[in-house]
Amino acid sequence: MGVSKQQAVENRKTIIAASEKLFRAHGIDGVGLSALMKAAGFTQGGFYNHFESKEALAAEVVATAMDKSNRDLTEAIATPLEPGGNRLKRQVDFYLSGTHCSDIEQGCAIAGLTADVRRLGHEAQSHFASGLQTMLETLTALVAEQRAESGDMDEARREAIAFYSEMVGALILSRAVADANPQLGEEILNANRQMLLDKFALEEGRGKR
Amino acid sequence: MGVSKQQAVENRKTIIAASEKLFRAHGIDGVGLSALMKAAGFTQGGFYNHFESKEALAAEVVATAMDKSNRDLTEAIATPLEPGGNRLKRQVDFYLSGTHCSDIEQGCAIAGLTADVRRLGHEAQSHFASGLQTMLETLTALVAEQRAESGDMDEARREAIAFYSEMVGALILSRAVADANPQLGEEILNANRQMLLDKFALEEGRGKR
DNA sequence: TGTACATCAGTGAACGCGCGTTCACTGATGTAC
DNA sequence: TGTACATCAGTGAACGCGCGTTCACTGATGTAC
Repeated sequence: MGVSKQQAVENRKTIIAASEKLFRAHGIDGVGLSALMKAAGFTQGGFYNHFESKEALAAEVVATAMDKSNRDLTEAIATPLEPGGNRLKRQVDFYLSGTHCSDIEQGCAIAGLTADVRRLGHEAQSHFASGLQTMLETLTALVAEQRAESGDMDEARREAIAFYSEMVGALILSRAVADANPQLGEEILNANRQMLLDKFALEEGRGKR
Repeated sequence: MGVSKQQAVENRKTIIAASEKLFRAHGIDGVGLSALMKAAGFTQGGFYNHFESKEALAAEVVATAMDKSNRDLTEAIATPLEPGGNRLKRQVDFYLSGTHCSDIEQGCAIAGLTADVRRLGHEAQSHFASGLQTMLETLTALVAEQRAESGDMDEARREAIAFYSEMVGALILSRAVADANPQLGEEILNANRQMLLDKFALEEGRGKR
């Protein structure tokens, strides 16, 4: 006790980071403040020095997670391609990988939080919505780059929305089924991967059609 | 008190039906037994005459909801088309409608429950997985019918999986954003609808491409 | 068919428990002079 | 620069509350004879 202002700001970030993982794994109703604070390395009582309520924390967690997701995507896009590579393909391969599917705590914040966001307060919902907008804008640019020949941006945006919806749906369905029927879980990832790569004319080595 | 066996079976169904609606709307952790029983028209204490635990109820709710979803789909497919209609288009138009999006309590059980299923017990997960399998089989047949010329069933299944993933993802994203940014919510539904109809060569009146 | 008894769905109160939140207290950090 | 005091992040115990679950009780239904 007795902690510098700088340290307090750090601690606050630690609480948010720990909460994000636990919220994703167990849902927001599925984990109590005492567990959140303990995971961050503190005792329960200190919570209200940092946040007004659990709901306020949830809103901040959503905001932080969306920002990070968007930063990660931008960074991934900026990372140089290996020879013969393609940014869109790289993104699909990552997103629909078994690794990403099983790593709920770390992976895509949007897929990890979407279903819960509906039940959160207005602030959390609005952070989510604007984070999703940003993500769709980035993806629209990526799709437009791929579809270089036809310069229709409205069409690129529609394609980006469909692209992202499919990936999120695939990830969520695959995760829902991963324990009870892992084979089906993998099939969902693979089928979507192949369909998306086909759609954007990014044949896999053993591709078809 | 004092109730015929037949009536007891009815009452049990009533509890399951009421629970499904509340679970979808508020999540399974978001609603207590007292609220569930009250919604079904009973008092809290009677719960354990019908179910071993809340988790057991959840498993039954999932099973019932999946069965109903599958019956609804089969029935929808069997319903005669209006002249010039198309089964796949009719399904897309329904699934990605604003009505379906806002009606979480009644609409597609899979989209309404997927995210929560991950956190339920093994029994619920396995009911979900086998329900999803059935749905994918039905959809595969529907896609194969549409793709009459090319008889590749593996490809039809992959298309069905991608088709369904996209619809579920679109619905979930749209719902997550519906309150904070209704315009974005509608855009997500519309973009996916148009992309799917294009993909299956089911031009809308004002279609493009 | 009528009577006596067992069953068991439903009631409503109670259980311990963990939840979100509040509080009095501590003591290093930060500030005023 | 040194001293006196205010601040406030962190502690740990406590609060009321609603949760999932248990229980004793009721009385119409169902069964045995």
